[in-house]
Amino acid sequence: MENAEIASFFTEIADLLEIKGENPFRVRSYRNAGLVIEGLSVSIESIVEKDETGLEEIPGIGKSIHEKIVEIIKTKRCGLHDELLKEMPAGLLELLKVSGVGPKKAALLHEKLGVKGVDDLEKAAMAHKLKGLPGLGERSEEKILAAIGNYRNLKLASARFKLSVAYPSARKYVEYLRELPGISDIEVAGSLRRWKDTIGDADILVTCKKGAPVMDRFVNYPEIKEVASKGDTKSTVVLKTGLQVDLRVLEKKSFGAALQYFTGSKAHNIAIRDRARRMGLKISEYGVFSEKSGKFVTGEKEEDVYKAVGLCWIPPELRENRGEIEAAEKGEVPPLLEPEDIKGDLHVHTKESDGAFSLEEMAKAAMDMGYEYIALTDHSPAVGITHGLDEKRLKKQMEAIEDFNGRLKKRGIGFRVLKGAEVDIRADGTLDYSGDILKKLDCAVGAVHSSFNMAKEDMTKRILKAMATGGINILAHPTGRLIGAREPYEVDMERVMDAAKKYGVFLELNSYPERLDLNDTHLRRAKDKGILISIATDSHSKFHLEYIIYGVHTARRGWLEKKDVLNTRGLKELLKLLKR
DNA sequence: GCCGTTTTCGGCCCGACTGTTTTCAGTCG
Repeated sequence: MENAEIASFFTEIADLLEIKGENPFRVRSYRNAGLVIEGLSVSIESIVEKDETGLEEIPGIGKSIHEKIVEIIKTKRCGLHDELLKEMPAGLLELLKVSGVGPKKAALLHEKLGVKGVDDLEKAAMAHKLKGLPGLGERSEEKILAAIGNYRNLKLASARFKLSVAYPSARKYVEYLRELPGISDIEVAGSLRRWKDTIGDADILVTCKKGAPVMDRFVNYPEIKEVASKGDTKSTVVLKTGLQVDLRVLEKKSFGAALQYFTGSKAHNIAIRDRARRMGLKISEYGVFSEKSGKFVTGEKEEDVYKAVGLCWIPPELRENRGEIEAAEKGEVPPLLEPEDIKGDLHVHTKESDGAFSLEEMAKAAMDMGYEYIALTDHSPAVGITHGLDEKRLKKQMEAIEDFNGRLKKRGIGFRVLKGAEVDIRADGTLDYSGDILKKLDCAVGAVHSSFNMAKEDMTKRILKAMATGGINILAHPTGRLIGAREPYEVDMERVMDAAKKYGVFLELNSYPERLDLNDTHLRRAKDKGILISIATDSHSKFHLEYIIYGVHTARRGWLEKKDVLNTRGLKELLKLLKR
């Protein structure tokens, strides 16, 4: 059972207990357990199999949640979860996703009006049954109806935004705001600054002498669909794309504290504030304060905030409360991979298969990126829709590459195009090219493109078999997920990683924003196992080479350093590593 | 329910905005 699945039991228990009006701290324990489990780089199931007492070493998991984890893995159910659902309808959980409806209102609506879900709520609001209930009036009915509309739209659009949508969108907003005179600092915070693979909303922070003109400009941005709230220091809008954007206006002396706070994650902040409290300090978005005297200690720079609680600065990508605080305490935050460490791209397509540009055009674009090499990895024939190359056409492409490299050499250019292919891993685990031709390639990338719905054991065997042939250097997009469109296929990633190690196959971090595959927790696991990662773009256009930035930051989320990445190597060392 | 540089009991992160209030609860991040 996947960690995410186990985690969702606890998140739902937290929601249900909250609706029930239980002790908020008990609620928090369950919610926190959900967060912790979801963020773990090791499979919870594998811990339980090995030695379940290992669970109690995970912070936030005590005796009671330990027992429930074991129960969930063994029985696929949880007694407490079942009992709570007997007391109230499951639709109330969905109600909480409607903006403006929290646990208290959900309970009230259920108790007074018998509301069992979002559809019921919509009917009740349209029939004006809400006004008259304590704390609810006419405005509330309008707001709730609007929120239900937004909720349904977002559900259709799969709720969270891809990095590649939110990132440019936020950058554009920042540029628009920056045009206003008087703005000194402006930064994007939140999950965007942490480079999460999906983004819930965007947070922008500014320092400015006068807040009012910034807020006015903010709510008059042409791309806005709706202004959700507007205050002196905080406003929220929803863009036409559905992306919610928050703006905070701050004093200079608070900027670092606010940046720290609004960057999150929530779990990281709770841990940091808890630490501060134990040291007699209080941290808010306005600064670090002495708990006793209430006196301002520091807050202008983010570094100062961390320093005040005895920590070195922590890169945003690590702030998930997955051990980064302990590392910072010991001064052992790893020197993370930097964009300029990348020396080349080992997975790109040309128009020979389903790309848009030629060998020359892709090579030129890679040189412009400052790379030393690029591997052309067009599809093999099995992926019919992509116009995959048969062995004859592949040989022809190899000759063209050699010819191109020869011309570069004559001109004294050190750049090199590698002969590669993205060879399909068939359903039976065999490869879509013969061993003979694979041997002649500099870089063979293996990938699954069909029969995604195999049973976990079969899929695992399929991939292990492909790796064992010795025909491939790199396993591309190892889980096959398409963010918001397709779930990862079922595969035992522990065994895939162990096999990668055994057969000397590298794993890919596919930087295509819809993929980001492997993800952050898998990457960290691979690093722990000593497997080198190839960060590649899977470019189908020369413009896609820029997507490497998403891969680099995802790698940083997985704690990867320069030494953990295959394509930080220079050409000579790379070729040695690619020998099969 | 979890946890321990004040603690095995008694705490648990903190503040803005909204709509309904006539001083605040609920929601959100």
